[in-house]
Amino acid sequence: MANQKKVQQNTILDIAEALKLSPATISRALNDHPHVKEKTKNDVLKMAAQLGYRRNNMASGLRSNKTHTIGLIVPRISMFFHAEVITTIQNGLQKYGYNLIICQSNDSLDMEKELTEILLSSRVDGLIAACTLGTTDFSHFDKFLQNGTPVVFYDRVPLNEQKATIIKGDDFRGGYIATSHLIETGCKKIAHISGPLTSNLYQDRSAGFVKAMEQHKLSVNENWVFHQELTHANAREAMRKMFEGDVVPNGLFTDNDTSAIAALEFAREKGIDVPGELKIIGYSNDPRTSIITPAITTVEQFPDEVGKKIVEALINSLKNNTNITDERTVPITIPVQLIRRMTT
Amino acid sequence: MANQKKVQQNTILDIAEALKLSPATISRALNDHPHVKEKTKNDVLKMAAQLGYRRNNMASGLRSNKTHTIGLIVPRISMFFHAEVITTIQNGLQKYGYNLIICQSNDSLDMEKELTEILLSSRVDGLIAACTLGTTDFSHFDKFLQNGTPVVFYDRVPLNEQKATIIKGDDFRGGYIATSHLIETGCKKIAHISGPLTSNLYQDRSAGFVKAMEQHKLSVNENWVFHQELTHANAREAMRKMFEGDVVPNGLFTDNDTSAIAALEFAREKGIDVPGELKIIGYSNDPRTSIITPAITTVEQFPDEVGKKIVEALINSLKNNTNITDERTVPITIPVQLIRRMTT
DNA sequence: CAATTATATGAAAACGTTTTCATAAATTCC
DNA sequence: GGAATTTATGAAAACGTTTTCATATAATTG
Repeated sequence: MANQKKVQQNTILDIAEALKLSPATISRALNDHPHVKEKTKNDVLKMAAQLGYRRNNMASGLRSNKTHTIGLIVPRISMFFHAEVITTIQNGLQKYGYNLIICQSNDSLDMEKELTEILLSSRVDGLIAACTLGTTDFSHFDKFLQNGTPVVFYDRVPLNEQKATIIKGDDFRGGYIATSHLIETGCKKIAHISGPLTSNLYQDRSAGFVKAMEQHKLSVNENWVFHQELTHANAREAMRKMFEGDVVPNGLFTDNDTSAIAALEFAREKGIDVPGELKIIGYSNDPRTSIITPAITTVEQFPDEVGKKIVEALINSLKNNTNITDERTVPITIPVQLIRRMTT
Repeated sequence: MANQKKVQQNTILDIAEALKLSPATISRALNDHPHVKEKTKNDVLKMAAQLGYRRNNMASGLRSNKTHTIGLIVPRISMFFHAEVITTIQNGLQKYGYNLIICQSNDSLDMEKELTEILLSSRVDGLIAACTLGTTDFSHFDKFLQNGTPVVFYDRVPLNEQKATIIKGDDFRGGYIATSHLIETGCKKIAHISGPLTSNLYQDRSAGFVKAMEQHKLSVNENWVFHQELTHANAREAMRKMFEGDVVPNGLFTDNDTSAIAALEFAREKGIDVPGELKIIGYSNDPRTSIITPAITTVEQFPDEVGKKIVEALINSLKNNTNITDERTVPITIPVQLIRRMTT
């Protein structure tokens, strides 16, 4: 038979007993309360270490109404951009003593809703969310704001409304500089593989695309504009459609790097010379873009900066409790940058 | 001035009052306790929904000593293998009603130790850990086992000891098949860029390498064996050293894909023909290996399988509480598979 | 129909902290 | 040197559940 004796965790009462003090004093000492003698604090800290005491966060959280935990909802952690952002967020929050519960919506709205419920039950002190592409109604986040829990949206954010903090890349500019770059390198017949217009991301990038085209007096060929889930397969299919026609594009802007890679592979197979016959530019500066041959020109989003801003904004809201105000918050925009490589 | 009125969360008492029932009954109804009338359950559920009730996990956890939360410690979530494993774990655990707190050690032992403290304070119901490369002493995990919290190690695992569940790839076989493959495709002068021998991973892969060499009566050139952190820069440096000599290797086995990519890029720059003059095989089947030209032969570790086994083992331990036994647990080994591409 | 058992509910304690309120001891002030 | 203030501590309530124990009602049994 196994020895099932479980070691009980020591509590504040054990320390109190050992030192002949009251639990109240122990609690204060551990929290560095000013009304505790230095000597007492030292005694308590020493005894706590000796007994291997560790605070029970549940008891503490229940009483003080603070969990020191932040919830994070993200479509998928394996997406390069998100992985980077998360890493920055986590390292940042840790410095302030906050834990992070990372949840993946798998880009499903239902899952996203369920996750808000779970995080609400966990009584997180704050929430960070990059929404699903299909999230147009953001009301499932209202509950957080209603009870004073700060919310920070990033990447895929609510379009107008909301009292939450909004941090986004400069997608309009991203679309604009990408398209302008294609034009400046000589393309006149430009295609755009974009994501669903339900998301602000692709609305903005598309607007940037159109703006650049207009500015250079180029017309947009609607048969060369795609709004679809940005998968490898979808991008291939789009390429197939475009290149079975008589007139084919000589420039392509894709709203993510996976699509750019798929397009490049398609071109390679069909013997279309890149960048000679077709120039390609992607979005996100995924590590794969610099490794593929030819390396793909893309738009850098600075996930690190995004992560830092998120932490900064959140810590601020947590401290000042300034989240709930009547003023509409102005979105914080992170600049983007063109990374020129071999496909343009 | 902002309207600071915060909406209070409704509690079980609010439901009780609304239905003229006792809190005890409400609790039982919500937890689907058998001794509650169907009608009562329905009433309670309906009222709970109407009041927007959500359980306070802290109160619940404090009383019942269950957090429904699992801790996960991982070197870095942005590593492809880990990102995949985590995704599988998270989706798996969610089905059983468990949350996941994901923590990154950044491959720092101190951080890893700190994280165990944090997760201990959070009173997680279970722990999953992929350790740091430098973790040779695993005693900071003892505290979990001592109080009956199941622990599952994967990838980088303790070598002998421990009452925890251990899930690992078949690294010996991985090293063996990779090396054998190089030999079978004609290499006789084979180099090995490996990780620090403090980790079981690289011990095993190295042993597999040596075994294959011995079996084919090939001698290992110690100048071509590296044990170092598996970074891009280190791999380049190793390549430089090897290829400044008169005799150069014609086969290279690297213990991760980043090193294989670095080696391939080095070869490209120096005009070394791959696979003609040098054959390369990596490890992990990182997406980049299939995208680079020539695509790199590598060893698939099936992160999905690993994730599934982890969930399975953990849920089992949680249910049966069979974690603490006197028998030493036998490590669960996940098979590996050679993915042949263009570099061999 | 009384006795037993099953079913459904309530009262109250418990979980381990934090925090309010009260109070004792030490210090400062006039 | 007594009053006022500051400093340090303790008692007890509170946080929102779950769970034990007790009990009332309904169903079943002989």
